[in-house]
Amino acid sequence: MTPQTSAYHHGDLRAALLDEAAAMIAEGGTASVTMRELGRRLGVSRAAPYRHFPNKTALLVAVAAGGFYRLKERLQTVDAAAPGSGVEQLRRIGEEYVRFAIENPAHYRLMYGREALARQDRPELREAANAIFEQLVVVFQAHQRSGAIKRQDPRALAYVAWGAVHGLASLWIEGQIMATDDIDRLIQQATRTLLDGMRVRRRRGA
Amino acid sequence: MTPQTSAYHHGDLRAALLDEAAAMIAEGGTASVTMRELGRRLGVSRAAPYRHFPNKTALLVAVAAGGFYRLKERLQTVDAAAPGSGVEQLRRIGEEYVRFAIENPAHYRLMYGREALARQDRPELREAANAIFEQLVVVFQAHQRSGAIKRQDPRALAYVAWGAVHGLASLWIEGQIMATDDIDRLIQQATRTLLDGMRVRRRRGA
DNA sequence: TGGTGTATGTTGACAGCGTCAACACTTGCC
DNA sequence: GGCAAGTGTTGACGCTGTCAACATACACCA
Repeated sequence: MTPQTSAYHHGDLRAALLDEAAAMIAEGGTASVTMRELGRRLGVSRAAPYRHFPNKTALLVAVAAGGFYRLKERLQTVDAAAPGSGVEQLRRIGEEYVRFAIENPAHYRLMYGREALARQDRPELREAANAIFEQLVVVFQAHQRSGAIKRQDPRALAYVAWGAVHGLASLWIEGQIMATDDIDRLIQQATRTLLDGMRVRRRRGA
Repeated sequence: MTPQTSAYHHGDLRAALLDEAAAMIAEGGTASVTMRELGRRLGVSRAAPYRHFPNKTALLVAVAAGGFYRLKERLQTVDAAAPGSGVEQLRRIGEEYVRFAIENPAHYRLMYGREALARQDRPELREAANAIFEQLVVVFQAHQRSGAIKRQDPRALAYVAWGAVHGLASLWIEGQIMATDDIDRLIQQATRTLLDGMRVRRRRGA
């Protein structure tokens, strides 16, 4: 349980692998992660990681899952820290989402890029992402009840919102958004436009 | 010039490589593309492709660029085929965009996934994507002049719109959108919501 | 027509990779 | 004290991208 260090046994290699892999991803992208290099960096042999993960893909999936966990935590914090602020809460959630992606570009790419994950369907990742989505659905439902958001299928609304922030984050990460050094303004505009399209319109003067 | 087939010379290996690579990507994802397998399939040696592309990344970049070219053509067709139809034109462009992505998931992933492209900045791809974006900006400007779309920075509007369709397409491609068998409806809802948020509101009764 | 330079294709070789099997050490437990 | 399970090591295999050296065919010019 408690990590101990002997010449032979590492102590807590599993956790060290996840940490080091995440660091390598941040430094040089997912493609730079190598089982052998991981071993080198942690002072173990090239096959040692295989005692903790059946293969490289499983390790990367675990790293990606950790990213979803952190993202979910951040969004929950925003969610909780905005009591009764109306639809502004939705905007803040969207902005925090994009901010996470921009701060951890390579990690975010790994989380959603199934290609890097050997192109197989990874149910655990789909689940992790879906948990965040379901959270969003709940928020939308609340604002529908309060009458601020249109009474369309809340899941559809949540997909549209998710898609918008995910898309903006992806474009930014891939270096596709230029001529706008102020990404924050763009994010704000996106969330504002979306909410405008989802908000219940009141008659003028009503 | 004209492709001829001898035992030794292939005739038009460069084009054949691009075609075959695209086919392999569609079949088994970008990760399944291998210089050696390309050679095998085309009946040439493993090093033959290197006479036409300096390395694997260059080949994949060329394939991705082809994707951008096809996408641009499709969007231009929609653009031209909707004379004076107002903002509906914008919706149709967005829907066509997502449709392209869904029809060519692996290709679309390659186009935007810089990770598969050895994580370097590929100016030609950024340019190809940007050309599509600029086209979109022009359309937005036109609808701003006609008074249908809010007079905000048209580039910002275009980024928001692009992000939304790109995000929805990505989520769908990565298998993240469930419980909505009818993707077409979702696309429609997304474009409608966006346009609602960007449209100039007229006073009731005015 | 013949000859030659260049474009194109081939084979051999190398290092790096993921992974497995066989073996070694160490720890925890009866 | 002994033994099983957990963890780490080394050797080996086939796969990959890529390069150098060599071979062939084509295009063009004298």
